[in-house]
Amino acid sequence: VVGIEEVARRAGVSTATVSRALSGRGQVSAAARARVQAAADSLGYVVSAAASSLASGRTRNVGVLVPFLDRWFFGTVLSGLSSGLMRHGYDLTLYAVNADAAERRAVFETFVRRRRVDGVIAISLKLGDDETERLLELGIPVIAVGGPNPHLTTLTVDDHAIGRTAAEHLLGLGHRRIGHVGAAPEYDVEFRIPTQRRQGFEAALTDAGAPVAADLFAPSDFTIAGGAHAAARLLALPDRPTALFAASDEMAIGAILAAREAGLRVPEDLSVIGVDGHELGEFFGLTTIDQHPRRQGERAAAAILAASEPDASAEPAAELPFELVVRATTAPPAGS
Amino acid sequence: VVGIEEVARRAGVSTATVSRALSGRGQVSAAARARVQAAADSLGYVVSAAASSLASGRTRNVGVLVPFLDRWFFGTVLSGLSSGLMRHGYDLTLYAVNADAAERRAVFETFVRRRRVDGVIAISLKLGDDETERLLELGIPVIAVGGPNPHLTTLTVDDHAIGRTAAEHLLGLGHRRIGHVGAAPEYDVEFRIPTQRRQGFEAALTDAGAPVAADLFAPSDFTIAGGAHAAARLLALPDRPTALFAASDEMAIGAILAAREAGLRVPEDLSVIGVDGHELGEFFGLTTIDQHPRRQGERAAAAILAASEPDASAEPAAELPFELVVRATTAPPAGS
DNA sequence: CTGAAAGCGCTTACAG
DNA sequence: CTGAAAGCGCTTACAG
Repeated sequence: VVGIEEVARRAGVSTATVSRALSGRGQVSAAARARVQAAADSLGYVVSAAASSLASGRTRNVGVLVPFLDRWFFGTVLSGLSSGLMRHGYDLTLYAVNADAAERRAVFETFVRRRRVDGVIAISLKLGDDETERLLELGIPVIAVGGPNPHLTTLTVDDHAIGRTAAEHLLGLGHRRIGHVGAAPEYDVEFRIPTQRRQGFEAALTDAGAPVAADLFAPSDFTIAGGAHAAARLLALPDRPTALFAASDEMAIGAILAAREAGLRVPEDLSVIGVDGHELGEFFGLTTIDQHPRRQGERAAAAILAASEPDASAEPAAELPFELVVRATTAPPAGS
Repeated sequence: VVGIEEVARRAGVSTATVSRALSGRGQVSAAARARVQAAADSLGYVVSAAASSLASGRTRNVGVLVPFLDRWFFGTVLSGLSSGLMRHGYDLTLYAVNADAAERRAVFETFVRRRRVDGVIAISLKLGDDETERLLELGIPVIAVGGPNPHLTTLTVDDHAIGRTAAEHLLGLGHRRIGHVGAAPEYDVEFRIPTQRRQGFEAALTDAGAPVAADLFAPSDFTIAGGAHAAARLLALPDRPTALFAASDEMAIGAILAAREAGLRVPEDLSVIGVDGHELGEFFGLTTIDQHPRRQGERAAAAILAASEPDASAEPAAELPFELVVRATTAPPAGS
């Protein structure tokens, strides 16, 4: 492999000048810069990450913590993150923070502390105080995406407003008896997000004088199968709801399938609205609140880069956009 | 942050001994080892990745190349990979190789050449000869998962056998007119996999004297929506097939939905079999050929670690297991 | 089994 | 704008 020495020799300059020319830091004459670039290109020289990091203290790498790798939402955020980082020449080192306590500890006590990264992005993770503390001790920028975290810079959608928007859409269509498929408390460990969506949803119902009954809430995991089971329970109610708000699109799709299974037509007999902007939503004609997950990843990348560069200027806006997308699964209730 | 110097001082040994004790390389007395460990623990010392890499040439990091981050299959392989690597103290640096030619070039010409990783795993990527060459030049182990690659060590299922197994299952039930939802040529850029599945499938049909008609093949992308559209086309045929083999579970699920849409019962009017072992398969009662994607990731992790360690002994078996899982979407055809 | 010291391949004050 | 040289924080022959 070719080193900086060789590039310097070929370009007829010192290694210091090569370093400056290639990194863009410090003054280099246009002529020298051109010769260095040409030499580097022809030799296929790429700066060694380890040597550069050790000497400069910058790694050009960011650590990303995710709770799940096999769910569409996280994969989509991750792909936005990856492309946002790559565009700026940054690498992405991935840490799956799973339920296993020992492995989880290892991530915070060891993996993340190897000084391999210039910044950390935690996606939809509910961090313990000690974990937050470990991250902050790193002395590098830390950004949490999704879910409020009082101790960290946070990039998040207003989940309360999402819940409210969903409720208001259904109320506006004339629905009064509206069920909710949300997270079971056990599944809320990773997020506080579903709880907020539920609260926003219920606040809107209350404001409108619509019922917020315990039996209209069906807890579930965040999968299609879970959503289907939860929805089936609500649809079996003697006085079944005319509309359902699911806290994710996958659960909403499950609800649609459950409705079909129960012989109900969507939206004639049952309206369904979800949250996320899942790619499958279009196929099902699902009305949803799109939170643009890919863009969330891109925004997170931009935010961590801004925080990492010394010339960090504009504090990135902390609020992420969402958008009601009305398709074919919501309509006025049958009687109206 | 605490460095090796401080640990050495506290343990009353040289930094050389600290390094040896912590890394497990070289001889260290039990007593010294214990003192070093205690000192390191109490100080919360973690070896600097950059310094260690630069000095030793080992990074304890592996690079993973994936074509998609937002698809279940890749996310699942990735999670197996992540846990397999983490268990051995390795980091995982992720490179999304997307369709954009310039970005793709950058991955092979720059990102992967920073000497940040000890090995590379390429998942279901159809690599150009030049790309393969770039990877090989790195002088580190490279493993391809999925899809045969004559130039690389490959970990792969026998996709031809998968196609044959699917066909034989349907033939065994008495089906003769069997449709196939597979990859459109355009979508085969990333894989050669679907083509092999199709060939195995067709070979079995031919062996059994069943028809292999061009109009029984519906090309598609690998999504539920795509599978549904492709299946709908086959089901609209005047002489429609009694069974469908989809090259992925997501397409198979799409086919099930399309059948319902067309007023056909599964499996009474149409049998459907997929490939993957997708988590949604259980919900739909889908008969499938499970290729254990999570285990593929774990196997790939084990293989790259084995190849990286100098004491690499057992060459890992190159063939990945698959398994026919019969559930409720396949049955004998109506007439039989 | 242990330590002193060279060296890994860069970056960056410092002096010019 | 440029170069000589120190230094980043480890690891590993080498000598004992």
